[in-house]
Amino acid sequence: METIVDNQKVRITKKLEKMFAHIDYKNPPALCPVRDVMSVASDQWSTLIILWLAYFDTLRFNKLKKYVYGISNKVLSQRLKALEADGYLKREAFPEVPIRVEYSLTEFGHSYVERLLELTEWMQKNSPKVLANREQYGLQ
Amino acid sequence: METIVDNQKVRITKKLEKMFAHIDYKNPPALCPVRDVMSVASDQWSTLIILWLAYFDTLRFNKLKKYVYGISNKVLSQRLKALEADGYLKREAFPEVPIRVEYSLTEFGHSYVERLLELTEWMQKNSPKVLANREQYGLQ
DNA sequence: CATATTGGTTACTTTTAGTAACTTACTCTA
DNA sequence: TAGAGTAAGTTACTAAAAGTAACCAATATG
Repeated sequence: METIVDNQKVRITKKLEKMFAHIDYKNPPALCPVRDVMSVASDQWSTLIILWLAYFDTLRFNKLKKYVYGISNKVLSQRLKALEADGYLKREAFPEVPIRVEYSLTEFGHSYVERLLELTEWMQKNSPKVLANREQYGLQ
Repeated sequence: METIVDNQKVRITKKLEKMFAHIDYKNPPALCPVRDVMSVASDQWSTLIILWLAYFDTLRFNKLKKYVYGISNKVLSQRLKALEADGYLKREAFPEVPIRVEYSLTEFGHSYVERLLELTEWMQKNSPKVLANREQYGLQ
C-alpha cells in the first residue's frame, strides 16, 4: 500500500520536474505559452462553454447562453471567438433568416475535454469540503 | 481499437451526464458551488502558486513571488488567503525578525495537484498547436 | 405596419487586476 | 546613534476587464 502511494508521489514529482526544472526564475520568459494557452482554455466561462458543447455536441448561440447561465452576450461572443481561434471549437453559420449559427467542438476540443473533466469532476466531488473549509476559516 | 475509443466516449458521456443531467437551465441555481470553487482553484495565478508549492514543498512569500513571476504582492497575498481559506494550503508564521512565513500545501491541496497536473501537462504539450491555430485564425 | 426572430455589437458602468509607494519592528553597519 | 536593510504584507491610485442594457440587420408573421 505504501509503495503505491510512493509510486504516485514519484510520478507527480517527475511531472513537476518536467514542468518546472527548465525555468530560470531570474530570467523569466516575457511570454510563456503555457500561461497564454491556459488563460483562454481554463477561464471559467470557457470551461463551461466547452463542457456544455461536449454534452450536447452542437449548440446555437442563444441555447448555449441559456445553459451557461449568467454569461452575457458580449462575453459569450468574446469567448467563442477566442476558443475558435485556439482551435477548440468550430463555428458554422447558415444563411437563413434569421441566421442560424452552430457551435461544436473540434477533435482537439474533445481531447481537451477528457482532461478538463477530470478536474471539474474533482471540483464537483470536493466542493462541499471546500465550502466547509471556507466557513471554518471565516469563523477564526 | 475502435472499441477502446468507443469505451472512452461512453465514459466521457457518463461523466458529462453526471455533471449536467440534473441542471435545470430554466431555473439555474443562484449560487453554484462548483463554479464558486472553480473560480478560486482554477484561477490562473492560483494554479501557478499551487504547482510551485507542489514542486518545492515549502516556500516563503518572496520566494513564491519570484517563481510565480509577474504576480504582484497584492494579488499574491489575496490568492494565498483565498487558497488557505479553501483548504489547499497552510500558512505558518514564525515570530522572528524579520518575520518568516512559510506556505505549503495541505493533503487536500496535494490531492488537487494530482488532477491539476493532468491539465497543465496537456497545456504544455499542446501549447504549440494552440499557438499555431491562433496564428492561422489571425490570417483569415 | 408593428412585432418578433437570431446572433450578435456598442456605449456605459462596475468590478477586478496591476503598479508603486508605504508600513512595522527589529538588526546590522557606519 | 542616525541610516539603511529586511520580510511580509497593505494601501491608494490607475488600467483593464467584465457586466448591463439598449440597439442593429433582414425578413416573416399577424
